[in-house]
Amino acid sequence: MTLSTYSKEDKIFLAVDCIIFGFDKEELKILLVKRNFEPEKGKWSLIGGFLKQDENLDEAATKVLQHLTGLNNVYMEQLYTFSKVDRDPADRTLSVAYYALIDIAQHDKNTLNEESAKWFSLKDAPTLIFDHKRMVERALARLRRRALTKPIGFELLPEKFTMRQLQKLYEAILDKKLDKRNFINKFNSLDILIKLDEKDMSSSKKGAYLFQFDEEKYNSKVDDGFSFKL
Amino acid sequence: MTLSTYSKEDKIFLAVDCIIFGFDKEELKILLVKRNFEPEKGKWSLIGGFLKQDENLDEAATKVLQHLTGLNNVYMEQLYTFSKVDRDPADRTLSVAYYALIDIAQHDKNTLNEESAKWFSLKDAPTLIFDHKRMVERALARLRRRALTKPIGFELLPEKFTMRQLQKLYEAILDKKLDKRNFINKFNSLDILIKLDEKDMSSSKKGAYLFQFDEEKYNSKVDDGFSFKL
DNA sequence: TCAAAAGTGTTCACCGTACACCCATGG
DNA sequence: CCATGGGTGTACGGTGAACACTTTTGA
Repeated sequence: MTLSTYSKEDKIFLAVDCIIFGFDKEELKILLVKRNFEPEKGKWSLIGGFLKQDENLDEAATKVLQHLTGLNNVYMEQLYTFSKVDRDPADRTLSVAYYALIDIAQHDKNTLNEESAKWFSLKDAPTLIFDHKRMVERALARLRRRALTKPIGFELLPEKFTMRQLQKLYEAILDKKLDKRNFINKFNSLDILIKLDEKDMSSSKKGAYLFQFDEEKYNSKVDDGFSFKL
Repeated sequence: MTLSTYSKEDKIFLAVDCIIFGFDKEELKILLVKRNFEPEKGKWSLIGGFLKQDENLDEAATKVLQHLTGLNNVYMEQLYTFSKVDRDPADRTLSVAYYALIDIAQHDKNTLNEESAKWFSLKDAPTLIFDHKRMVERALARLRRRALTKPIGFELLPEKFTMRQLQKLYEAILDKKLDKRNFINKFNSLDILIKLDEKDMSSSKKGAYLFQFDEEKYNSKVDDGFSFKL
């Protein structure tokens, strides 16, 4: 126990939990693990870890995610800190929730650390431990809002994608049907996509043009006062 | 030291810091205190406190605010958790920032606990300790966003207010001039204000009608799918 | 009578939304 | 040759933004 300026104050356990979103052709999914320690061992849970003295929250969250998925450079954002006194029955623990967006295909390559992890579609996810359900709900709400004002959807797609995939993604995030022409017109007017000469032939006989997010162009437009609005 | 399931994990100090906004006729202000303990004793700071084992964050924040201002039932929202390892030079401490909106006039009545607290306009606030400046910036950004989508502005005004006051408030929050007629038309079309038969005579010879936020009406409209958009 | 703030409508440009048909190709 | 998904443009209504004059009354 350190002798500190604040020595009469309480110290508390701090966990970091990650809501990991992926997109699988039609559906938004989250990655869950079977918890392998007490309490609630064997139940489905978000992945998490404890914060160490010598790391900040972003680092801890990155570590948790890297450990499970093997992925680096993942889009990640702090969400909210959950602090109900009895949220963890084992001991007083606060949890800072983060959400992350990953390309499910990238992850499937690294099946390595998949241990007891599994993708669930949002609709039929199992009951989660503690307050993890509320975390997921909040993450989803944040994702919806962000998706309308920042071009973060691309984080969930492969580098090259068709307009149809992009539309399906937004439909999944916003949980509503969108009009094909309006969607494409809108995105074209934003002028942040590169249309490639390649086609994806996997989903139709005619083939669909592939696109890429033009991050440089986006950034320079932002510098000029542009702001993404879907 | 408790013997716990998590006994090999680290425990950490957790602070709560409050960004308290008020509105004074023309300007947005924040309430700051001269810190009366080390480190950084005598410097200007947000008000804060440490989280106890047996309370959650909302309770801790409410307590901090109640202690300084004597006010209860204040609009308050968790903002973000700051965790840079060396943010507090005295000891490793995370801080969960909250922001609060109060009616400055209400507070001025309770000059009681004003000890070393003082209102500063946002423009000429002094240098703050630690990462408190970043907290204020983030709070302001959040307030701006919220003010456009939730009727929280009223928290900063007396119960009865004139349209002009309301407009000045939004101008202060958004930091831009608004058109008088458009502003009033917009608010009227939302249909959530009660026009009183009273006039405020303090700012003109003609007098200006007073209004009140109709919270019940707002809530029932929300239940019917209405959403506030400025 | 005049200065100072209150109150009040209309017009126009742009954006969001609805909507239907032809194209290319593999089987 | 046909079934399947891909690709494309227009018309309308509604909302946001610009804009100026009259009213009231205390000094």
